[in-house]
Amino acid sequence: MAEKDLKERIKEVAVEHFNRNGYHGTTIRNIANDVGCSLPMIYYYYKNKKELFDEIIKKEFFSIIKKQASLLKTSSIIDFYTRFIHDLNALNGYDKQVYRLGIKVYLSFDGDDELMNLMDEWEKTILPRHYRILQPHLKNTDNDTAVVRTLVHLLETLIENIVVKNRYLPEEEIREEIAIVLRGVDGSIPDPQLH
Amino acid sequence: MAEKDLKERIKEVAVEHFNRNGYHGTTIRNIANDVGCSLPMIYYYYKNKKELFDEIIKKEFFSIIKKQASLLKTSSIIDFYTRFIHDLNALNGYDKQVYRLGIKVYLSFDGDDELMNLMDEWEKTILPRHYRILQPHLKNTDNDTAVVRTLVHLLETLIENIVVKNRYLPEEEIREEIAIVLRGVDGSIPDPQLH
DNA sequence: ATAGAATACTAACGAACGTTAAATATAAAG
DNA sequence: CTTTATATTTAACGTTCGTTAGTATTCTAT
Repeated sequence: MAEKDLKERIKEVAVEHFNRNGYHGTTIRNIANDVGCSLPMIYYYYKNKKELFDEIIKKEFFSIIKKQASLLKTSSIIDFYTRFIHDLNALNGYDKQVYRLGIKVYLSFDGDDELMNLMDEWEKTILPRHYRILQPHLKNTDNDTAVVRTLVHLLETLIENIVVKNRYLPEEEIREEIAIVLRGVDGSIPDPQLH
Repeated sequence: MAEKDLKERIKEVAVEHFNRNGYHGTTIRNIANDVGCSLPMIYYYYKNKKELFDEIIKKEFFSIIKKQASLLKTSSIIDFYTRFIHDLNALNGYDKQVYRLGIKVYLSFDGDDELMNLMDEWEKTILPRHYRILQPHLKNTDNDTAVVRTLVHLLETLIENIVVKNRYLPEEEIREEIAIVLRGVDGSIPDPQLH
């Protein structure tokens, strides 16, 4: 056995390669090279290339977004969402790359139909979940659903900036944008820093 | 010469393949097969695989987004942005796929460093351009730049939904979301279709 | 009609791919 | 000190890749 767990190290290097070169651009030989082991060792731990890719998405990616979804709620709803996004900045390199790879599959830029369907099912749960979070604060006007939809859309871009483009987003900028969308929503301090 | 222009047909098929399988997953043989020509014909018109990919991004993609950026302005600023996004729905299949491929490169999911740098430069022009468009309507409050930034972020997600995920976004939904972000901005007819 | 250019194809090259068989080293158990 | 199971390697397999040399066909203009 090597210094650390070889199976884990393979997966870590694989994530980098799948991210940088895509599924087809990634070769088992390159992974083995970067890990520092021989080529067949990868087949010793994983049945084939696809199983290695699938394990990253099915196990690692979904465990990250579930962990993120079960975060503590803070006082104000804007604080909650600001933190929800800002915490992504602090994700370690491996988790961030897994997240990035998941988004790649989510946008059907990689992976296969099976993984895409998994993503579609997960996507259907997004809007209802945030609607449930926001419902106590909504004012029952006729554009409530539009506000939730806009917020989710904004969150998507913010996540992409941090995770995909690997940028650091300052907490203040995140808060500003969320506050703009949630302006007028209860608990967000009505018309926040304007008056 | 074939029925249509063979060089163009190759490019059209190539866009589909690059989109579906990524750069490395796309093979010259598969393209030639789908075009219905022999393999070396692709090398007759394009120096190699990379030049084919580059031409799609450098010529086709940027011509699409420049055409889109030079669209007519309509009366209200919300109408303008609503139309800006909604028109993407009507993009023909080829243009939409080129756009999609461009976003893939923009998110550094495909392409190489050279194309990425091209995208970075283009990205730097986005915020100033929209700030210039919105400036006459902004109220000079201290969160003007945040509003512009939020709008651009929202636009990105909307574009992705239409172009990448290939969904149809109804004009009404687009307008609602843009109006939420631009609420309070001059020329947006304050609290638009709500009262 | 025919020469020359443009367009197209057949066949093959070397390299790299995913994957596996077989052999070897290492560690644990008796 | 064997025996056995686990961990790791060398070497090779068949396939497919990007690319090109060489040759045939079709078009164009004289």
